Amino acid sequence: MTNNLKVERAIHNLTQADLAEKIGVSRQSINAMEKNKYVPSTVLALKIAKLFGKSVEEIFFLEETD
Amino acid sequence: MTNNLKVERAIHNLTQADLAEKIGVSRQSINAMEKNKYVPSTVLALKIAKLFGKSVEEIFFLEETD
DNA sequence: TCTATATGTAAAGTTTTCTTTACTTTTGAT
DNA sequence: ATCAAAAGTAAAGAAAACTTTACATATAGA
Repeated sequence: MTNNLKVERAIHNLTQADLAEKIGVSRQSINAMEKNKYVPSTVLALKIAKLFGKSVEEIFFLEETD
Repeated sequence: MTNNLKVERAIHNLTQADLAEKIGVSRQSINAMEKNKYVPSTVLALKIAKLFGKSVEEIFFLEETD
């Protein structure tokens, strides 16, 4: 799975720390998500999508390997 | 978080075992998801939404406590 | 009623998510 | 060039996801 987090953060002018605080995770978790180090939970995906005013599918993308 | 899985399965006439097989998890995982025993990963949510032809938001719902 | 299929649940174990702390590197403004 | 903020990364540990096995219950049809 990949994602658009970096772009969405840029659009909304948020740092990793800002986003982390808004959705209630650590900054390192956001960094790891952006770097595709791990797959976030559906609760996090829903929170992020809601914050950015988009659907989960517009931010997180399945890959062949998933 | 809650979800619509049971309804969507009914619409598509799938057993828990069927759904489990289609998205590549154990039947018990599907059962636990339906019973809100745990929060699935975003990959699973995307796969389930795709299978049912709906968005993640139409199947999984944030709650106050999330 | 008997039987098969579907669902619920539990316990133990593995894997992955996510946190905390802490340090390094990059980037941008002055 | 310097300084501060932002991003990258790593390691150890806690918490949660997910598996396997196994058994109990429910449901529906023959």
